[in-house]
Amino acid sequence: MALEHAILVSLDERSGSGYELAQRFEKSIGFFWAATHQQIYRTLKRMVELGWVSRHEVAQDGRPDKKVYEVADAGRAELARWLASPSEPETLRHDLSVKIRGASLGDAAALTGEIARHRDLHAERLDVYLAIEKKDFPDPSALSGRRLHQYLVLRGGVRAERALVEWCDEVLAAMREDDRR
Amino acid sequence: MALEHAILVSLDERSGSGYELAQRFEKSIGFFWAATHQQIYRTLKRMVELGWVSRHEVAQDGRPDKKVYEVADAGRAELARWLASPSEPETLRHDLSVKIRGASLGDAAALTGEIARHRDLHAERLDVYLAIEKKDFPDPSALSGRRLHQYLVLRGGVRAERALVEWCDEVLAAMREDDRR
DNA sequence: TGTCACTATGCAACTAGTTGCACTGCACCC
DNA sequence: GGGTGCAGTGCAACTAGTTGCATAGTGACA
Repeated sequence: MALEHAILVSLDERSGSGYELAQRFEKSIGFFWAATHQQIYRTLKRMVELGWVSRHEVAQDGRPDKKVYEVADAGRAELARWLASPSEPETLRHDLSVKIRGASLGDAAALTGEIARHRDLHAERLDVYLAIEKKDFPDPSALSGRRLHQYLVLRGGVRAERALVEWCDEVLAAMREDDRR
Repeated sequence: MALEHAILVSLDERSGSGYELAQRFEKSIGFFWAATHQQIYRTLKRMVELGWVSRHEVAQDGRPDKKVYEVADAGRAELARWLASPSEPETLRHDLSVKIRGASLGDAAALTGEIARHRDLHAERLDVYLAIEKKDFPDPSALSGRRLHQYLVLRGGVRAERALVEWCDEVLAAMREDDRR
């Protein structure tokens, strides 16, 4: 239900086309809300029908024309309504944990390899986040408003990825130790 | 796709009825894989058709009869296959982060209240996990095999919830500070 | 002139999860 | 005998997300 709202937040930061939104969902806002371009186009269509966003065609030269979306008053109202409403924490579904819990029923070596792969993947993401933090937010104490909020969300990513890396390391160490015995 | 596999792991630990499984998905295995009883019954039906589990009726006295499910050979094979196959990290969708990023577009006080609520919720979960850790795994270094794997998954929960609590605290502090200015 | 790569938009079919409801069995208590 | 509450099983409709495909415009380069 929140894809609409994520799009509203992103469009409010800066109006853009479906294509541009899809790109943002590959990074920045995509770090905490996943969406494919198919989903985005479909949702934008619905949002126009609801009157949450307005659309106008923009001719470009050197590249195909595009349709730019902008948040409408009804969209801003909906966003305010949603922001004030309570939301439940995401229901968790963590593949890797299921696999670890079932580890004794399969190939242990393959699984530790898989855990190591996840570890590296999370470490990579962590590096990306830390690089953004360093580059875009060198002086956090000076931040306020919108910029502060962006920074705080990024901090959530940093903390989450760091926790995951550390957990993978703990799991790997314990499973290898168990293996040796 | 992994609900089948989570059920296989759980049934392998101990055979049980749909109802019993649904209860396990309220705790233990449910801490990292969410599922409702409707989903579980539907999936069990499919798994019987696939030959992954077998089912037999068990008469009870003092309570209604039940249908107990047990992992079949084909189920064990499927589990081994799945354990050896790579899996992508879950796509993230974090409501609260979207809300924080859009904070300037709504009622700031309501949002900080919401963040505080989430903070408490995560703190509560953390306490639950820590209590289980203390009670069921008093001596982690002595663990091995299945028990070790259960412990390691629990550790993931502890780390995740702790990271969330700390992040909420960071967000609350920063937003309140920003408010005062 | 062809093809590659990127910009740009979209439909359709499928899969997985959510929500609301419905029903039976049985113990316990008033 | 009637209500409450837990045990136990399930269907149906809906919503959200995934996957595979289709198509067009434009610049760069061989």
